[in-house]
Amino acid sequence: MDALAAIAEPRRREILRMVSLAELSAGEIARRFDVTRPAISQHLRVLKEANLVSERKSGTKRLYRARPETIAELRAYLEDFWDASLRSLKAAAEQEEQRRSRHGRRHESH
Amino acid sequence: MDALAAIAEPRRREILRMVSLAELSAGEIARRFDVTRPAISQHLRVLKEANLVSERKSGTKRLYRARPETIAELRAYLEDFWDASLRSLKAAAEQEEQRRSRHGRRHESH
DNA sequence: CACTTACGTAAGTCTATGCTTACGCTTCGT
DNA sequence: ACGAAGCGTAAGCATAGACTTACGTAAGTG
Repeated sequence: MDALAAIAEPRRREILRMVSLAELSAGEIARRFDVTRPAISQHLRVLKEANLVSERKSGTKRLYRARPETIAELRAYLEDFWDASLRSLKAAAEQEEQRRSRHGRRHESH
Repeated sequence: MDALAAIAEPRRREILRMVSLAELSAGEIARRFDVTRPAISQHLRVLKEANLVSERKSGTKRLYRARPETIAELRAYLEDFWDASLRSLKAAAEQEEQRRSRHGRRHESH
């Protein structure tokens, strides 16, 4: 999941939030940060390559918008990840609980 | 969310999966990868600092296990993120749809 | 008390990355 | 046709980060 790495960057998460609320140009986004416009352009490229945003040309501007499909995909991927992890942990905990109570053994003697 | 950056690393995601299934030592984990043990130790430190795994000493070994609480927190944080993004996108799309149909305007003329 | 096992950590290397400045390309207004 | 507006990209820089090898340390084993 390349989109995960893209979103791990705090600035890019913020940008993704912004282009979820409204279609924005690179300049408009850059004005809301204290970094230069090229830096934002590069973040937008990363997001675009991860298919997290789409680009639309309108005159001299380029408008960006979040892509719900990819966001939903990433969400589903992580949902599976959490599910598997938490389910495994729960199962392991229950097994140990059973093993401890089955024979009245003092736990943790190495 | 520091845990997000920790999980963005594929190898660390894999490690987290492993210590969800069972409590493992650093050496046991390292044997399942083709990287050296110190590399795994360093990954484990990152995961530990993000509170994603807990450490328990047992003899000369140190056993690692995933921490469900932090996993659940990260999951909730991202769930909010997805929700907010997707809700915003849906609302924006509906508004545009309405604006387009209200007056029979040809769309996209700049 | 050696010796082995199982580690973490320090130091160095190489690559990735987030940023800046400089530049070039479209597109619009006049 | 010309200048300005709005961008993306290239090049360079500094920092972070994923490795490696080398070393030091704590806990069992004879």
